[in-house]
Amino acid sequence: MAQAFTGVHNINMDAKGRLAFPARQRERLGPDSSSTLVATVNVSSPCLFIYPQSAWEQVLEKVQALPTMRPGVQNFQRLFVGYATEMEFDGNGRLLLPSSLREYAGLDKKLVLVGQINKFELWDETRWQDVRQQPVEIPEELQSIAL
Amino acid sequence: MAQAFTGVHNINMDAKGRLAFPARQRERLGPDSSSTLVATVNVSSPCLFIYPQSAWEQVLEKVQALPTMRPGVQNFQRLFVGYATEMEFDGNGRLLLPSSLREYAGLDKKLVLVGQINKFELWDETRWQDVRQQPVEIPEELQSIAL
DNA sequence: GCGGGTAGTGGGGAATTGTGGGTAATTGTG
DNA sequence: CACAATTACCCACAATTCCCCACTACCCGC
Repeated sequence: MAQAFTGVHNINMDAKGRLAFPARQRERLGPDSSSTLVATVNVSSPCLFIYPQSAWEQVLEKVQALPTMRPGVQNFQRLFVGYATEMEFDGNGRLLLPSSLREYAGLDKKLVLVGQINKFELWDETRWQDVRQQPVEIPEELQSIAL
Repeated sequence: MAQAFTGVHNINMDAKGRLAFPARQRERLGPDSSSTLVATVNVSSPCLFIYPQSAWEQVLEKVQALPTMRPGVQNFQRLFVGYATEMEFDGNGRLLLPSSLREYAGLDKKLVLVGQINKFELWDETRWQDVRQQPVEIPEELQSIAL
């Protein structure tokens, strides 16, 4: 893994659906500024995932390996793979989000970009606030590791 | 595999049953713009499959290899193979869908084209919304992998 | 505090893409 | 064989996208 993505950033989307990726995070994607990203939906939360191309390919392999005919799997693949869209930065370091993805995540003007190790999550600010204020229940898996 | 098809696109079908395939997706089908596609029905969902010719041939081989006398198999083959129709783009990059397929999938004016790796799914917009809004239950297999 | 540089924002306009018919060709039917 | 209906092809207009440039805001060093 190249470098883990972390950090929470407030960013704005303009009227054309373009969003300025924070410069610092852009550098982490690779010294070459012209890297390709893949955005798709998080099927279990109203937000988007944004992967660097290479990370996406790894995830896609895992997803393809799932038993397609199992109930639930097909639905998941349909959304997760279906919404996946390649994106590149424009000359000003901005990404153009497809309208279908904007709609899915209810993205308005004010967004929040959250680093998540191998990917980013992108939230509409209001929904992010909702999630942030909900109490975190500690799952069992967490109780067995030291932080 | 040449390139995985992904992305969700809203497209319109005109009064003549022609639908404008998004230019970007058309390019992925092959640099040669005059490629042949095969459309057929998805027997387990009210939508159509659209394959590039080469992918269709691979699928057809597998379908032919099925044990025809097994209950259900014949029914499946009858629909899946029976509805399959070759299509080509007109000069403007549009496809003309046979009315039998339009009818099967309940296609009206507003459609949704969904990339699914080796093929596309084509939905009527209202039915797509239904599917999308159903809660995705995360199958067991998925709970054990990291995305 | 001033200046230089980088980052973020906004918008204009060219090029591409999508849409709607009109007309010719072809097919099917009586 | 003639006619009607459908299909295929073509052209022109409308809409959208993309690319580029210019401006503002902010940060940093001097």
